Amino acid sequence: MFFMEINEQLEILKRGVSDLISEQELKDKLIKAEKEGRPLKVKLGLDPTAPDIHLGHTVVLRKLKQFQDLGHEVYLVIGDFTGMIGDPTGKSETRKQLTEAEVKENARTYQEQFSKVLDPEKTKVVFNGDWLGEMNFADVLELSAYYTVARMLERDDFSKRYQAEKPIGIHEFFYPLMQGYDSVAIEADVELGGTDQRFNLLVGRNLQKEYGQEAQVVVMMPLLEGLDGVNKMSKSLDNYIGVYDEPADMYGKVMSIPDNMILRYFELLTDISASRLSEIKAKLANDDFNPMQLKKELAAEIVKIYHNDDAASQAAAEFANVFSEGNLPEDIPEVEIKSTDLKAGELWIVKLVAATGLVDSNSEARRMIKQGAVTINDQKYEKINLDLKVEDNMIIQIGKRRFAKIKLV
RNA sequence: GGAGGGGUGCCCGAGUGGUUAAAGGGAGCAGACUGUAAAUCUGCCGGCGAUGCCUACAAAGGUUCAAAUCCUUUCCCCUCCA
Repeated sequence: MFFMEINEQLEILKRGVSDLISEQELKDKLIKAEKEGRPLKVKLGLDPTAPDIHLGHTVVLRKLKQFQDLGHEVYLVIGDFTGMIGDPTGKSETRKQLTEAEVKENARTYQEQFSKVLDPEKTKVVFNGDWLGEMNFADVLELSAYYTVARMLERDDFSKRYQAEKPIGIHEFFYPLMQGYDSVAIEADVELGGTDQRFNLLVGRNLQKEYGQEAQVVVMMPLLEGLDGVNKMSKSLDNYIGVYDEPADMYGKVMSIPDNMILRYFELLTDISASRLSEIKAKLANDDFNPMQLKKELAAEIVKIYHNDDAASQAAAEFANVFSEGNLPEDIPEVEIKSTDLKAGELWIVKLVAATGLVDSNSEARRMIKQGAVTINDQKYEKINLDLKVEDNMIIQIGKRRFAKIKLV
């Protein structure tokens, strides 16, 4: 079942990892697994609040894939039950609770999406409502008695909120306990998570010991910064690359990351070899080298993973065409304008720009025009006192990357 | 249950009767420079065919010529006491 040397496995599994608790324990477990011919149970808890996975999530998923490729058993624990509380991790305030229907729907899309990275055939998906929902009050009391308020407050975000006089719901204390109990329920050997999950992951270790099990090994992956290069990638900050993003979009987004993120993205998001990685590192350290080259390579690599080779080269060509040469993109979204809205075939320029939906309001359209951001059919307009003859296939561009094509109906 | 403090625009945060669509910062957007990078400079940053009008400072009422600012009630948060 296992073809690789323990040390080789360990090397692979350690790559890109931010924290491993502990390496020795992982090694012991790998040895034991081999001896007993039993794969390790590797757990990842998923909070079904974000229905769209992005590259930030794939950092952990890819690590899971490595375990999977080495023959171990991956368990995705969908937090349908915990989702009704919402993980308070990193939040400065209480999250809204999701309804059961929302949680189920989100969980379903999750399963669909993780198969972009994991092998769905080899992945076990379980719902923590299956065991958490069965617990009675006495069980809950037993569970909660293993922890103290003081230990809960050790957690960074809880103590910050406490000090900042922000509310902490009692039920939020249960989140780490529940996630930890998930490890007890499935008898996890290893749990993966982002570094922000440290507390929750360690609770799992403690609880397993309390319930008479061997403590799980904890593997923490770094949190990937988003397109701004500063904040972690997230949908709410709109600094993410979604696994379902169109090739051109995906490529473009990668090109917009700050240079100092290039190496990190290569390391955490692609399969390139360790030797190529050190070459890249060397090039980036050289001041005379233009990092844009590497960024293009990175962008193409990523598009290849989530689409294919053709899509990657097309996206590269499109990018060069639009941004390096300033031409119009191949596909410009069409916007319908009713001819009945026109006066003598004309429309006030502000309304025309607003009608594209590329801006939120007439006022914003007005601002954009005044700021010289608006180009219509290759001509720049900066005055708002103007009615324009509206024609089919008119091209309206706002800024560098917003385009619309008019379709008269 | 009692006493006190607090809720301002996407976020942080000033403002305690008029000159406030609300200082300052951050984020964001646009322009210049570029490599859709960084840094920097400039402008914008509630809505409306717009030198004005409307909506906004937790919610609803009220006082006033005039309220984010004063009063009442409600909701929410925090602290201390029980």
